[in-house]
Amino acid sequence: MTERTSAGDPERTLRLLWRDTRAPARGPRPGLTVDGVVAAAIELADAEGLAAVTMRRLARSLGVAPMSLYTYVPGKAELLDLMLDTVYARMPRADLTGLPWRDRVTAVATANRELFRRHPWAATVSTGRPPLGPGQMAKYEHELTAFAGLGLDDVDLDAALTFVLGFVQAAARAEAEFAAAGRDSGLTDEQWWESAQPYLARVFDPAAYPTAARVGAAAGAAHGAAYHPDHAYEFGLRRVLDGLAALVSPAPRRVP
Amino acid sequence: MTERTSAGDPERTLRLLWRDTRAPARGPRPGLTVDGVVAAAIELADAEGLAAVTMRRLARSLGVAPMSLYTYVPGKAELLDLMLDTVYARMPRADLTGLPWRDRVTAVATANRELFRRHPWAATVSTGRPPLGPGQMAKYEHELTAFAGLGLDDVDLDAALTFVLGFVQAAARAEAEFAAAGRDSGLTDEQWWESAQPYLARVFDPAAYPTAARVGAAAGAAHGAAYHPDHAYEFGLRRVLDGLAALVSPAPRRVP
DNA sequence: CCGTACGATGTACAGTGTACAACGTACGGA
DNA sequence: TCCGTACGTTGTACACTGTACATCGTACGG
Repeated sequence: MTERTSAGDPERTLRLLWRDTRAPARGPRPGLTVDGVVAAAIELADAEGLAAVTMRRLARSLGVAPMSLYTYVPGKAELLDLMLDTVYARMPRADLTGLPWRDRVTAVATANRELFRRHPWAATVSTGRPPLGPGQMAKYEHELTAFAGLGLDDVDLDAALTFVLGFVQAAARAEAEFAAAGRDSGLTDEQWWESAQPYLARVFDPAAYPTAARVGAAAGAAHGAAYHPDHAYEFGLRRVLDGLAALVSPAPRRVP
Repeated sequence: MTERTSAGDPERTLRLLWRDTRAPARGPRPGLTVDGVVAAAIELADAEGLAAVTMRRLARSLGVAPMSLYTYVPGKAELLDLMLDTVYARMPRADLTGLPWRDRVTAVATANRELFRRHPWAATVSTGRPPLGPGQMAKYEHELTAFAGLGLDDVDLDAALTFVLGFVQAAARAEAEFAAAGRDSGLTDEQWWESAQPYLARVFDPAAYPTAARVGAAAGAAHGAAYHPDHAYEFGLRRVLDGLAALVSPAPRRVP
């Protein structure tokens, strides 16, 4: 199943996200709650990855039959929306006022990076249409303050935030995929590389790709691996901040 | 199934990528070729998305039984590697020598953007471990030349390219997910928004999220949609180039 | 005290990747 | 020339997914 938010009926999903649900008047007492189901799903995803969150598995962890979940959640698509909006809502939002803008933007990036470290699956969910819940709204409201007072118009303000968040998510996705590749293949990066190396040495002609051979070897040696998530993130964040700096102070030289 | 490259046996996958396969001495003539299978899979993915590439569907499009595919390809994981390395190999690689570095980097970004426009599925494949085939190698070798002569050491050179490619892939992913959300839900972005709007107006309090309400409205009005892929790409690419500029010329003010 | 709203669940279905065994073909060696 | 065998092809089967549907039992409103 494709993991994507906002794939269900829009109004029904919104009602759930904003917890606009009234208790039933008649009939047996519900044995679970929406929050309980969502919390269990998040725990399961944190521990074993989003692929482990199947309706059967989740039901088992809650001690009910699989179909019981459909009493609380219309389907898996809506469950994903709820999971994502919930972890958004839980993010700490430290006050950013008074800090220089680079520190403010760095704080936003760091908070998102930590979100994705705690919940790697969150980086891999497709948010072509974001879950319009209270968590998402609070997150957006807070993160916009990092770009306040820089002279950006509202359109650029939104674009700048999208740019920063896109970078952090891409870095987190790369890291999550890198880690998942190791987990699922049962081979560490080293083992994988070692089992590919002998054959690659036979078919790969360094003379045909001289720069690739040199740079690839240097990067691999520097990081002890083909890919180093922390280095990619820190290098990238510096570039992102420098790139925004040109937007923030667009006229460095003025005729006096 | 999780879509990920390099999920199969490393040596066997490499042998396939480098087409190190000898024709069988005895037995019936093969009715298909590896290249034919891969080309059909790419066509199918281009036309109907990666989700449409199932072994049964692909076999049907080739006029064979599903299990016949396993004669040519060890499994779906290896098929994905082959698909990706093949579209990499097909990318045009215009000579970049003589251009200013911003134009060179822009050309690399544009070439990747066009790859992802032609093959949107390629942006969504997880490349935690890249397919180490001839296409990938040629691509890497060529793209590194965009950063040559800028005074970067090899480690920064690799990091800079990774940064640019990461940005383009993230933008393409966002665009592909955005488009897929529209396709699969059967609702255009406008229809989705309109069906969410009435309810959202009831629960969303603009006074509680004043900046979000203002900026969101401005961005939505400017683009005629909640998300505008082209704008995000062009805005982002400018920031990426400016961010690299600080790395390329690190000492703008020198004591004379 | 009963009708009914509603939670819980067992079964079933269409779909996935692919393991396995059976079958048929066409060539190398005798 | 002819057979053994390497190898392409395929039908069946299995474990797994999300979830539609019908059924059953519960507990409250009138």
